[in-house]
Amino acid sequence: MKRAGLQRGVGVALWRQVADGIRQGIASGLADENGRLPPENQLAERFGVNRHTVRAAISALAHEGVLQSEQGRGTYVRRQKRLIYPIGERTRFSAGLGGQARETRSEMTGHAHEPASEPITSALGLEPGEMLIRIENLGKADGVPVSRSTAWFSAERFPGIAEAYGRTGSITEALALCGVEDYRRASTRVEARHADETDCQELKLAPGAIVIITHALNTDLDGRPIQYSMTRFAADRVELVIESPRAA
Amino acid sequence: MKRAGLQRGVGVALWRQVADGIRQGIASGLADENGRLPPENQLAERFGVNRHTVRAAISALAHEGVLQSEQGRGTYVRRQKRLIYPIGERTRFSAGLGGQARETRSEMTGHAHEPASEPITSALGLEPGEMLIRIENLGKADGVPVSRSTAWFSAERFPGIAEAYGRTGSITEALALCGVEDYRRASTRVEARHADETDCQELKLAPGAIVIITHALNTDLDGRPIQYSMTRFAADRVELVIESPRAA
DNA sequence: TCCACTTGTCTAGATCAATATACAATTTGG
DNA sequence: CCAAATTGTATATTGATCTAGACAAGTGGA
Repeated sequence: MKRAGLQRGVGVALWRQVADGIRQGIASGLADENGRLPPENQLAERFGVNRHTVRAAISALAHEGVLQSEQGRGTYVRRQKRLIYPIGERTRFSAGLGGQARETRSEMTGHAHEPASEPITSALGLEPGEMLIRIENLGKADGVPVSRSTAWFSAERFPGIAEAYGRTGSITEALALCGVEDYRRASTRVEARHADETDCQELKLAPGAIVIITHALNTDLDGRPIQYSMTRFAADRVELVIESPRAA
Repeated sequence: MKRAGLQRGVGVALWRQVADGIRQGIASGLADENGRLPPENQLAERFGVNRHTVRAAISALAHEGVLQSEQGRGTYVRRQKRLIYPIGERTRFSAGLGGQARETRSEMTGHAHEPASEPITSALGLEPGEMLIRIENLGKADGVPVSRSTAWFSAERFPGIAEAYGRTGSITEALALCGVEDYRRASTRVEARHADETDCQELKLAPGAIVIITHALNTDLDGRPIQYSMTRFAADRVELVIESPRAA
């Protein structure tokens, strides 16, 4: 199996394509049982590029913490397992990742009041111009950022939500303080694109990385919209799993 | 708003980052009401690059069919609306896209018998080594390829599935011929990565493009696994919508 | 018609990306 | 210790990418 599919002169450097290829390959048994990668010369031949190009790729992955090279010995995989983020009626950040990481945390990085505009207005069933509270936060697992989410609430219905969230560190608890006993995920839209500058900074991504974006609507148990949120996941650290609940 | 976030020397050419930036910008009102983009000089300043770099980006987008430049007049957006692909208990290709395109088609591009191996074995509840039938197909809307999917069935339970699918052009009908009245989507896993060579060819994507990948398990109404499938969607042509069905 | 604005083309130089070749440094096993 | 295998470093060459500046060519309005 030679010449994995690289493409030249298309704006993506070969070493980056090779890096992506190696990262994918690791998931499908490129490394041996000790986590050792094939030698640079073999990789070069397999990808159909020069050894130095492979070295550039490995160097980038080493910089990301995926690989570690040792002179005379070889190049080894450090770890590599994506978190699984379940999406269903009862999607919640910390609960969802529970067990997969020693510690999950969701920290508020900012909040603001702002008038409602289009995508959110109709989702939450508000009039254009009604005030919203926007909350930005960053989800981490074992200290590594995995998701960046923005949530909008009606300012009229949940005036103290930002403060409550800041104090409790949990949307669920903050909503409980605002009189919402429970809520459910009504719909989720999923898209994917390249990370923008803010994504790269906050999620500590390499440029060119991919983010999976979910747009979600949460309602209370009566079906009234409560929260609209947009979450950007680092695609190389997370995958989403959607469970269709059995008709209960 | 100057200097949108580009990053240099990271393996992704500036012109490609600018192209991605423009594509995103179009979705958030970069073009005016007539679909006209700001002039190249303004774009160059906004992105903090040379006008020639912007021109390379525009040229790439024009080649993709997103933009069209006219000397002396300006650069115009051709259109840009992603199909919405719903995911739920009753996910089916053609039904899901119904109404959004004049014509949707799903054509078989190949099929094979092969022994079961790990991801599929456990999903379908089979023993390693049992024979599977693998079916490859390509989903198109109005002639434009939007998805590429691979489906696996137990060869023992559905010996004639490939032939039935080839004749009917529909998984649902092919399963009906094999005695499965109805089926439901039990779970869906979503990830995203850069398109590989085959993706680029079959889905007619530019290299560096993104594919959203779903891994799905369909079961019959008794909950017995029927089909495991992996589908690659062109992320710039499709977005997924997940509906949590109300407990029925 | 004239002028401002916009896209298209050309040239030249600087930096980055990729190849080719050679050799040094380190580890491992015989 | 020696030899093979492997990663690390150096140098040179070629092509792609990015910048800079100037001007041509088409459009549309005053």
